[in-house]
Amino acid sequence: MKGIQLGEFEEIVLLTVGVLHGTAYGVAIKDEIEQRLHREVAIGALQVTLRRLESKGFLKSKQGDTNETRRGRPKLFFEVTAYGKKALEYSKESRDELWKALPKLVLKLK
Amino acid sequence: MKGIQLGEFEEIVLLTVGVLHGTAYGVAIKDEIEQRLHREVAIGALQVTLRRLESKGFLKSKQGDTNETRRGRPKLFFEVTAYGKKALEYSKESRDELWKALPKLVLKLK
DNA sequence: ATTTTTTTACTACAAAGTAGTATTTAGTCT
DNA sequence: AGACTAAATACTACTTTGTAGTAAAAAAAT
Repeated sequence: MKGIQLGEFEEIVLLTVGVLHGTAYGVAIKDEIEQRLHREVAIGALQVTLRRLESKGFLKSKQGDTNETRRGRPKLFFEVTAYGKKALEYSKESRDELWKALPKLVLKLK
Repeated sequence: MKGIQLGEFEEIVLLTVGVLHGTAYGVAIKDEIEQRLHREVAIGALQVTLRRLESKGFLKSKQGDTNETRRGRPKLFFEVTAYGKKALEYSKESRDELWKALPKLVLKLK
């Protein structure tokens, strides 16, 4: 997919980083998606997607506090970039436009 | 992507078939997407996507009137199935849920 | 020192997206 | 009739996204 378009899962991940503003790292994002969308997220799938979104400029990352007393690798926090916001807006507008045009008879929006 | 989830383009195509209710065939769908979303659609890409949506049960097709005086292959009209509607609703709800949760500060929805 | 927990990284494969070309069908033109 | 053109769908090959599984890192707990 070239350009600004986001894949299905990419969009969900990007939105969730926004929802968690400031506290978005791998595991938190996974949990948030699972809770809100009642859908299993494989952590590997998520990590790959985060990195892809970053390399395309939709996300930026920053390592968390390493003085934190906690096991595990340092957390990597993600944040939506201005370009990422643009991509989200584009995808929202595309869909809203089509839903608006949908004859009620055909797809009864409940 | 397993289950009911739709890819980005798949969703747009499925919605557009709904928008065109009754008159949705390849070229008409292409034109409709291009007009509404100001985005080029390669007809080959569209045909492949229509067939995939059909084979997954989101769309069904029916050959158009062959007595029509018109050149070209008979048109293939598409229609969204009940299962297709369910997929669209699922994807709308997922996104609406996340957009709703998005702190206004982070992503100013205009 | 070894184990356990929390987390990110890597790798390989499946599904979806895209473009280009081919084929079918039938009207139009000479 | 034969060649040409137009309107469609079909096929094929390739790229990008999605997913799962496994490995590795870091540091506390034992």
